[in-house]
Amino acid sequence: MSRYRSHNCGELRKKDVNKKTLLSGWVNKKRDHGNLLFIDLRDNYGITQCIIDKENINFSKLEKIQLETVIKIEGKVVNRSNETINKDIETGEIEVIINKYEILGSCKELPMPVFSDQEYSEEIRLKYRFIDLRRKKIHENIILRSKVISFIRSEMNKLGFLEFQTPILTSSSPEGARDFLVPSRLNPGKFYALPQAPQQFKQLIMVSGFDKYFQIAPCFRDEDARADRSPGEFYQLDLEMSFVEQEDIFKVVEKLLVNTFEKFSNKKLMFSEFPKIPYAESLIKYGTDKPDLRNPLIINDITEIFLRKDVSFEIFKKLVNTGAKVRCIVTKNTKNKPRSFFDNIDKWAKEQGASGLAYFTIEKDKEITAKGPIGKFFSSEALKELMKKTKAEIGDSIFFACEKEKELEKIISLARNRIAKDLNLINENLFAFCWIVDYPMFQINEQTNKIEFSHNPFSMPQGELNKIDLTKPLDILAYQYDVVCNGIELSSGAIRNHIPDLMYKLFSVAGYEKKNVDEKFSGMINALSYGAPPHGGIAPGIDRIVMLLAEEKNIREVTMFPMNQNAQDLMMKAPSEISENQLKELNLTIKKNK
RNA sequence: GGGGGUGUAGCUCAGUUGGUUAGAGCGAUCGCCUGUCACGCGAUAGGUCGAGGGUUCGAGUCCCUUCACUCCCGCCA
Repeated sequence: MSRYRSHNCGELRKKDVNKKTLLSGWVNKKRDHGNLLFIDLRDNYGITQCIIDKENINFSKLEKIQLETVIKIEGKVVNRSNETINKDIETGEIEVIINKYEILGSCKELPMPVFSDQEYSEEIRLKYRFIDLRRKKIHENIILRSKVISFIRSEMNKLGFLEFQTPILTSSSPEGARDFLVPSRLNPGKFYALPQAPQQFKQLIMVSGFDKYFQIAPCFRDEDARADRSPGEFYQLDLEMSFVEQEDIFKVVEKLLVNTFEKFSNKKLMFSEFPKIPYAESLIKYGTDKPDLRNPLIINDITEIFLRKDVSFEIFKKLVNTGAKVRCIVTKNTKNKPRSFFDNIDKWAKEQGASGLAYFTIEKDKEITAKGPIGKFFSSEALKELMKKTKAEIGDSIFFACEKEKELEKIISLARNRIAKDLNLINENLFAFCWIVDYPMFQINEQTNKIEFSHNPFSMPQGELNKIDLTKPLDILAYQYDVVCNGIELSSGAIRNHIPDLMYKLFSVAGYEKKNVDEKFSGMINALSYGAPPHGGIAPGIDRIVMLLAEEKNIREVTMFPMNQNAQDLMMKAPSEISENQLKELNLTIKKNK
C-alpha cells in the first residue's frame, strides 16, 4: 500500500464502509463543534468529510490546524445517517472517522481563501497562482484544457496527421507581429527570434513530403494583450496538408471542431455545416470579419437614400457628399420601447467616439411616417424605399450611423452587439461557427498609401494563375480564410502559394524586388524551387477553443500560469534583470535612461 | 502610445453634501458548543484609506501629479 493513501478523496463510497483507509490531501474546511470536529479533506479527485471527537488524543491539535495544510489521515470509513448525507459531494454518503493524522505540508496564513466563491483581484491571484489553481472552477478549467488537447491529438492521429516539433529558436521574420528576440552567445550581435507561428516550417514539412502535419504549437508574439489574447505566448493547433484545396481543409477542421465542441459542451451548434461568408459581405452585414452569428441583427448600407431629394437630413447628406456612407440596423417591433432605450444607445455611441446614432421608428397613420428626432426629414416615399431595402416593417425602428467607411464599420458593428444585448437577442446556449472566405490579397496602407499584403504573403491568389491581373491588385482575392465562433476569431489559414514565379510577381506588387524576396525569405523560396506540392493549412487557437468550452470571458481563466497585461509573471518575477556577467557573455550593454 | 474603470484591514467590500475615535463579512488569535457540510455563539488583534503634493479650521471624500491592476482603441491573425 502507498505510504500516503489507500484511496483518493473522491473515491470512497457506501461499499467501502468499515474499511480502514489512508487519505492525504488539503484541509479544505473545518467545522468545529467543540467536542466534535469535521474536516473536509480535498485533493484533485474530490472531497471527503473526516470526523474526530474529543475522545481522540489528536483532537485538540487538529482543532487548531490551518486551512490548506496538507495532512495524511488514517481512519475508518463509516455510513452517514440519512439526515446527514450530503448530496453535493460524491463521497457524501460516507465519512471517515480519524484515528491518526500527520502533517505533510504546513500552511501559513493564506493571502486568499481557496474555499470561496468570491472573486479576487488578478494581482493576488497571479502572484499566488499555485493557490488560485486549487480553486474549483479554475482547477476544472485546466483539467478541461488537458482533456481537450488530448482529444484533439487523438482525433488528428485518427485522421492520419503526423505530429512534429519545430524549432523554438529561429530567425526573425520581417512581416507580421513584433518578435521576441533571444541574443546569441556564439554569434555576438546576432539574435534568434521565437516563432510567431511555425508558418514557414510547416510549409517546409510539406515540401519534405510528409503530407499531413499537426502540432500543438507554442506561438510567441510581442504585442499588447486583450481579454482573449495572452501577452507573449499562446497555443495553436497548427496543421498543414498537401495536395488539397480550400474545401479539403474546411472538411477536416469542421469535423474536428464539431466533434470537440459536441464532446466538451452541452451547448448546441447553431450550424452543423458552417456557413461561408465572403469577407466583403461580412464587413457590410456585420461590420466586422468576426461576426457573432447568434446575433440576428443585420446591417444595411443605405447611403443611396441620402442622395434623394425628398430626404432633407442635411448633416448626413453633407457627409455623404464628402464620401461618408450611411449604414443602419433595423430592430423588429420596437415602437413601444421607451425613449430612454433609444437615447441610451445614442449616448453610448457618442462615448465610443462616434458622432452618435440617429434613429426613428416607422409608423403608419394615413401615411407612413417616421417618429423620432430625425423622422421629419424623410418623406413617405423615401421611407417606403428604405423599408424595401432593409426589409423593415411598420413598428420597427432603424438606427443610423454616418461615417467614413472604416469608422462606420467599427461603430455600427459595436452598435449591433450593443443593441442585441439591450434587446436580449443573443442565445447564450449556442455556438455559431462560420467561415469567412475570399480575403483580399492586398490592401492599401492608409498612412503610407502603399499597397501591402493584407494577410499572409504566402497565400495563393484566386483565379487562373496565368490570368491574374496584377494591375488591379486590390481586386485580387486570396484562398485565405478564418473560422469564427460567437464573434471570436478562432483561427485563420490559407492555401499557400507554392509557385516561386508567382510569388515574385505578387511581392513586386507590394514593392519588393526579387532580390529583397530572396534575401528575406530565402529558406521558403529556395525550398519551393525544388518540387513543392500544392498545400494549405490552418491553425485554430487552443486557448480560445478552451475558453469557449469553459464559458470564460478571459483567456487567463484557461491558462495555467498566465502573465498579466504588462507581460509580467508576478509569481516567477519575469521578466527580470540579468547579471553583468550574463550581459557580457552575450555581448550586450543596457542603455541606461538618464 | 491613447481612453475608461478600480485601488479603504490578510481577502471581499461599505463609507452620505468635506465634520468627532474609518466600519461589515470572511480569515487570524482566544473562549463556549457532539451532527455540521457557507455550522453556530462571544471576545480580541489587525488600517501610511496605493504614493506624493495642494485647497481647507478640518480630506478616505475636492483638485493636481504619479504608481499598480484591469477593460478598450492603436497593435496583433
